[in-house]
Amino acid sequence: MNISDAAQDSGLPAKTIRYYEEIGLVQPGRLANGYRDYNAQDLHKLRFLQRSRGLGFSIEDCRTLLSLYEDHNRASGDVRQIAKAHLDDIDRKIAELKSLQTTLRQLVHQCHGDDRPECPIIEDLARPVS
Amino acid sequence: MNISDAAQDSGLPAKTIRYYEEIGLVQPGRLANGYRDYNAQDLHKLRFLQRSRGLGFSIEDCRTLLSLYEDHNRASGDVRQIAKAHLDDIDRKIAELKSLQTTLRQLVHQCHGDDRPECPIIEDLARPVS
DNA sequence: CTTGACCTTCCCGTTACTGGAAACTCTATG
DNA sequence: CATAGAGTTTCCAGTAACGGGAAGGTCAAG
Repeated sequence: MNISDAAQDSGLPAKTIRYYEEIGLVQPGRLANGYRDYNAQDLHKLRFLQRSRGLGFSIEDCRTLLSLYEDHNRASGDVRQIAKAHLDDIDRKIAELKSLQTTLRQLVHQCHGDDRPECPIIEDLARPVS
Repeated sequence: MNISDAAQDSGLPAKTIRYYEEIGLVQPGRLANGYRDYNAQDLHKLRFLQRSRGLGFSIEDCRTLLSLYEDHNRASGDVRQIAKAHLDDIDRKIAELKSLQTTLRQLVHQCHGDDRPECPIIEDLARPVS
């Protein structure tokens, strides 16, 4: 199966699939003409990567998850640990963003947003460092 | 005032301050020896940038905000529009992260996380593309 | 045989810095 | 006055995860 079909099947752009090969995630065979040739296992991996990346795992996490996926003697604890760390990371990011959201909402709310120069937003940004 | 004092005053690393100069955000004068020399206006701008970046505005947004900050004939509507767009962006990011959070929480919850290979997380990642 | 749709590699650009090297300047101390 | 250490300068490379685009080879249809 060539790269555009693999892209179709996995939901990943061909560019991304080539990149994954470059960094050693999925290395398909080659046909005589030099074209990449994806077999069933390659396609499984690509789908796995599409899903893992879609859940926000880093490429390095994906690399580890992929090796655990292929290791039938894996310990589920290893998988869980990675997922838990990622979840904690997401929790932290949400908390940060919510904090920004609260501040920005207030500022946007306070600003008239008209033709006049008076602006609570600018005033906040320009406030002395606390 | 030299760069390390400006860093101290603004809360920005000296490296970052040099970078801001390189991209044309804050361009201080120079002393005879070539050292950067920050005046009061430069310091105001650096503090403004530290605060804007802290609220998650992009560098390009910061550039625009900085010019509005210095434009005493600005329309507060212009400022508000930038802040509102950024807020909308944050809202979207929070929604995305919350969705991931929900999925990951379930998966982490379902996984025993022991020495056995059975793992709902891996199974989910390996599921056929819907 | 040509055209158009593939495929290949290669290199640059993205965001907002951070780390580090080599070299210069300043200040304090002996 | 010499020197050591701290601070400064510029420049270059690397980060994460691709995306865009160029130059050129390949394949199938008409």
